[in-house]
Amino acid sequence: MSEETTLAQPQPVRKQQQRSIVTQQKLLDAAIEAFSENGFKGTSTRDIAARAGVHHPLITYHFKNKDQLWRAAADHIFSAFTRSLSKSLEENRNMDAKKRMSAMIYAYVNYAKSQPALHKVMVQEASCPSPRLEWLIDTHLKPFFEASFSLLGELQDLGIAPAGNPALLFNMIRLSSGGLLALGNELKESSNIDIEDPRTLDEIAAMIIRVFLPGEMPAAAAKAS
Amino acid sequence: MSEETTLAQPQPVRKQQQRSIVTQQKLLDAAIEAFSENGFKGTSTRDIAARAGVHHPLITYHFKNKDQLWRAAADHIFSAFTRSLSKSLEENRNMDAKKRMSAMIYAYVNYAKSQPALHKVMVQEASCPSPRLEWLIDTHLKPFFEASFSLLGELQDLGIAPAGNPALLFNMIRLSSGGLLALGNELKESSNIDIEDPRTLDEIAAMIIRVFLPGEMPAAAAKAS
DNA sequence: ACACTTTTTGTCCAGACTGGAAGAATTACA
DNA sequence: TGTAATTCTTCCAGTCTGGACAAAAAGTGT
Repeated sequence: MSEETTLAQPQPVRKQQQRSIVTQQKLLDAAIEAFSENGFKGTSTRDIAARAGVHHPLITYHFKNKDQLWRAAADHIFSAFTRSLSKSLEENRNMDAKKRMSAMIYAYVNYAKSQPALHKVMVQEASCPSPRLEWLIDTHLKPFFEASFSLLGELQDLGIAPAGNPALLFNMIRLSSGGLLALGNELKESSNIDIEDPRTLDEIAAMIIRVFLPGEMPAAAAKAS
Repeated sequence: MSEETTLAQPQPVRKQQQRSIVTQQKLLDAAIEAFSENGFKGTSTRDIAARAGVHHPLITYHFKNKDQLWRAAADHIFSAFTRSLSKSLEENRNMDAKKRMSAMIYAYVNYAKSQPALHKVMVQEASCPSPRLEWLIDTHLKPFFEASFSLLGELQDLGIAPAGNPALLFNMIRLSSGGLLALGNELKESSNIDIEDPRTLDEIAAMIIRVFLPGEMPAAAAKAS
C-alpha cells in the first residue's frame, strides 16, 4: 500500500517494465503539482497527463481512477516526509531533547520548502470531512504527530517550551514552518519575504526555535533526556 | 469597488430592489463557502447557485462572471476582516503596545474561526502568481500588514516580542491563528483539538500571546507606547 | 524467432461545465 | 393604475470532464 509500482494490476506475471515505472513517476510528480495548485476537484486528469507529457488514459491504466491517483500521490509525498523526519530523529537519538526538536524543525522547514504541496493538500482537504482526509491522517499524520507531542511535553517539563496543550503548541510550530512556506508567492508580495533565498529558510527555522523553545537545557540533563 | 450592491450595472436609473440585494448576499455567502472548500477552479458557478438556492444565470446578471464573483466574495470577507481588526486597534488606542497586540490577536482568532475561508482562500491562491492574488494583496493585505509590522517592531524594541524580522514574526502569528483554524476538521482527528469548543479559541489566543509576546511591559512605558 | 504480456495509443461516450440569449415575471415610480 | 426598468427563468452552444474500450506497439522470456 505504501509503495509505488504495481498499483493497479493484481499480480503481474512478468516483471514491470522500466518505461512503466517512469510513466508512473511522471504521473505522480505531475499529480502532486496539479493537486496542490488546484485541489482535488479543480484538477482534471487531462491536466495531470499533460503536465506529465503522457496520454490521459494512462492514468486509468496505472492508477485505476482519479481518486486512487490522488492517494498514490499523497502517499508518495507523505511517506517521503515522515521518512525524512524519522531520519532526523534517528540521527539525533543521542542528543538532548532540545537538539532533537531543533533538528526536526530544520528538517520540517527544509522538506516543506522542497514540497510545499504537503501543507497545501492538507488545507484543501481539511475543508470538509472526506474519506481522503481520514485516510491521510490515520496513515501518515497520527503516528508522527503523537511522537512529536510527547517530545514537546518533555521540553515543556524541562521549562524549555512554553506551557499549554502540547498538541496545540506542536501545530503552531507546524504551521509556522510548513504553513508559512506554503504561502510562497504571497509572502514575497505582502511581506517582502523571499522563500527562494536559502538564508530565509535558516532564518525561519532559527526564529521558530527562538520563539517556541526559548529555554536552555539544564546542564545536568544535557546528555540524556 | 469595495462595496457590494450595484456591481454589474453601470448606473441604475431606479434604485436596486430588495430581492436583488438578498440574491446578491445569498450568492456571496454561497460563493465564499464553495470557493473555500474547492478553490477557484474546483468550484462551478452552478454549485454556487445551487447552494444559494438560485438559478445560475443570476450570477451572470449580478456579477458578470465567475472571476468577478470571486473578487466580490473575497472583497466581502476581507473588508469585514480588516474592519474588525481596525476596530480592535481603534478601541485599544490608549492601551499599551502589548495590550493592543493582544487584543488584535484575539480579534484575529475570533474572526478566523467565524470565517475560515479567509486563510483557505489565501493558501489556494498562493500556489501560483495570479491576478486575483495580486489584487487581494494590494487591496486588503498590505495596508493592514504594514501597520502590524511596525506594531510588532515596537514590541521587539521593548523586549516583549522575540527578535528577528518582524514581518516573519507577524506571519507566524498569523498562521498560528488563522492557519490553525483553517485546518478545522484535521485538528480534531489528528490532534484531538476541537475548535468548535469556545474555550479552545481562548486557549489558542492565550498561547499565541504567551509564545510570541513573552515579555512584560516595563512600568514606565505602560501608559503611552 | 516466437508467442505472449505489458504498456501505450486513438477514439468514443454520457454527463457536467461556462457563458450567454431571449423572453417572462416582477417591481418602482409617475 | 399603467408602463418602463429591473430581476428572474428557460433555454441553447460549445467545451471540458472522468472513464471505457479495442487495437496497436513495445518489451519479455523461452
